Amino acid sequence: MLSCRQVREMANETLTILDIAREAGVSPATVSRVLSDQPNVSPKTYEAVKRVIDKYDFKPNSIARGLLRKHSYTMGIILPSITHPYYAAMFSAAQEEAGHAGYVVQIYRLAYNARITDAFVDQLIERRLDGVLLSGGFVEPKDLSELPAVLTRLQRYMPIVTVCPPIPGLTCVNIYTDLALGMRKAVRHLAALGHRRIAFIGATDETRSVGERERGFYEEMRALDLAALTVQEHIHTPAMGEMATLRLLSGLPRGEWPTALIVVNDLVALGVLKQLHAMDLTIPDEMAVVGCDNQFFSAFTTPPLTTLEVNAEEHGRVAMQQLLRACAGEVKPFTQVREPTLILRASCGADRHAPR
Amino acid sequence: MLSCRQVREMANETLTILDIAREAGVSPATVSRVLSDQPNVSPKTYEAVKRVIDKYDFKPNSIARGLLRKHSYTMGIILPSITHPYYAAMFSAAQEEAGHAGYVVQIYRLAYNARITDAFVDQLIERRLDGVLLSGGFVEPKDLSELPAVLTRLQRYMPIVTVCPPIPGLTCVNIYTDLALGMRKAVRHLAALGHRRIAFIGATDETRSVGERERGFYEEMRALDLAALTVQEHIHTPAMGEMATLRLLSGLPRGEWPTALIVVNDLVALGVLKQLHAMDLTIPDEMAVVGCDNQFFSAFTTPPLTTLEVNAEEHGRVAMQQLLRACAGEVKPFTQVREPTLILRASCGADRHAPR
DNA sequence: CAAGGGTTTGAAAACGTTTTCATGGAATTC
DNA sequence: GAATTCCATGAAAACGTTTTCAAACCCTTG
Repeated sequence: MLSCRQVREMANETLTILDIAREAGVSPATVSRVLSDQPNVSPKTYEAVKRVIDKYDFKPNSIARGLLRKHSYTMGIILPSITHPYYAAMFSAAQEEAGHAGYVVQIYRLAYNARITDAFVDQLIERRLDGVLLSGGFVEPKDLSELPAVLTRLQRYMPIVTVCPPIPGLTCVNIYTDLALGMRKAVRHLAALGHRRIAFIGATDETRSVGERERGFYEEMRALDLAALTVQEHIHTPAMGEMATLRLLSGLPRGEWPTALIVVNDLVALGVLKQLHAMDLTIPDEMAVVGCDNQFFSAFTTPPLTTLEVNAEEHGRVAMQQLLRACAGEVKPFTQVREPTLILRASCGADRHAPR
Repeated sequence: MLSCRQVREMANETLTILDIAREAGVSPATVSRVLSDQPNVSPKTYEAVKRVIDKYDFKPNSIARGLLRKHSYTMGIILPSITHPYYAAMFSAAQEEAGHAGYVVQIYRLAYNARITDAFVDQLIERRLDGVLLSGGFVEPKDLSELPAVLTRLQRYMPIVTVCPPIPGLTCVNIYTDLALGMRKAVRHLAALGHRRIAFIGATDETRSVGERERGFYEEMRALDLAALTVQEHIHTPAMGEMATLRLLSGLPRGEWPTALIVVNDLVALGVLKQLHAMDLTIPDEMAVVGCDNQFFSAFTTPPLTTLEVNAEEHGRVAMQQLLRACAGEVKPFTQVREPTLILRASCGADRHAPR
């Protein structure tokens, strides 16, 4: 008996279903049936074929299979950065969900300031993906109008599920968390704690998901007749948060300082906290801080960060479930809005109560 | 929204190279040549074919192409968790590098406590990946002996590049950072600052990369004749770091406390810092802390964390370069060891000097 | 024993490309 | 003007599966 290795080296070319068929004394069709566990193959034949398959450790070529079945068993996901903990968490859950159904997920990275071009979706089309998840929160509003055309073209080839608010002009499944509502909750909480001057640290109108947050912030501030402050910058890293905080505070006389900061996301809040420490401000007494996203590190900052739970894993999982169903043709377009919850921690006084 | 199936039915049949050929009045061979920009096609014909391709927005099916060319233009990467910032950074760089060469990278997730089984590598083989990156630091030593057999089988189908120390019995390209050396540097630095009692917070003999760190720690502690302490637990989350720190310190009379903690990685260090704050210890005066990995958040902890730079991006990029070359058949097995550098920040007194 | 039903099986045609090989024509050389 | 080379093109054979269709077989039943 030869070892697998010797067998293969002797063969000197890849083993195919034909080789197995010949050795087992059956037709390739029968081997195919055995490989995909189809019915209508007699136990005796099954055994014989199985034995040969095992002997050579034969694995069918899924590329050839895909060509015929018209499925690549591959999903795509479009996101700006896998090193961002939010997207990493979402992707991870989506991938796990897809894995159960025998699919793999490929990441198609689109830089924060890049547009979804025809050339970009061409990649997905050429790879003949079965479906695509679009985590489109990072799209810039100015690029929004050109999106429907590009994505409708993509949709001719594969179903799309977005993990962001609906894109006007594109009908598909949308799963997202209402961050404007989240921001309103944050404002209400701070107001209930007695804060009257609150600043929003995060770029203005930069990306859709940031725009949402900002809109919610202003709406609630206006509704409660509070004094809203903000910094008009492009902010999406801890270092930028550090600088923005410095700029905001040093630009105002101490008497006009806000007493609370709402930060666009927890990543940026890292830098904000650092700057506040550097300025020797006690948190939350001299300055309360609320973040957004509830990252893995948010419970471990000093002090622990009050933040909005957006449940990235849940997003990824649910969205992938819908995408899988869409690939099976069992889904009508719909939009699911999820509600973020405020996680109370010490950075704005965890012991006090949240507003109803 | 339409399912894959419905889309196809609408189109009534997918456009193929034959349709293009017919309309352009040439043979499929010529269309193929135009599509892959091969020489030997006259400008006139090229133009005519190109026009038809653009008219229908035709994209060749890369699955069919892959079948013939025997390349999937897909790499795999085996890692335990993409939400871990180290792996996310490594993957991201690897993917970018692969993208330049027209490859995509698929993540194959292997849980921390799982073994690389035959069934696991079967996935990679069936998908006919072109190559695989194994970030094998998370392998448990007790599973090390069974690895060569499984991976050698995999190697019959595709080249492997590891991003961990060589696996005994497996010859391939290995790229890794000498973390034992890094730990020795950390110990030397602390010793130079006057510390005599130092604890290592991280599991004992849990995974290979942790084992490496621990080994370096003990070696240098012994060499300098210092008092080494440790906790014997499975530690790989911030919350575990928090508990371990509490257990370590509350188990000792104050006079026997270490004056410095070396933590297995920055993620765990988050929890350690939190616990030290909770116990009202000033850092670094009452307790110095050194982490490992230099994550994006490490400069933003309170105080900023002294840590070892292991350059995950660099790892990912270089390893992928090697893998690409291996796929082109231009590589001999070799091992590249990289040296980590100590990043000095306030958590152990950034203003003081590192030992040479 | 013939008819009828069900189950197994194999031949052959896909799937959508790429690539090899041969051919005819144009361009170059002597 | 003939001989030679080179280039552009198409026919056809791959690539490794799955799937359809029909034939063959084995049991029942009348």
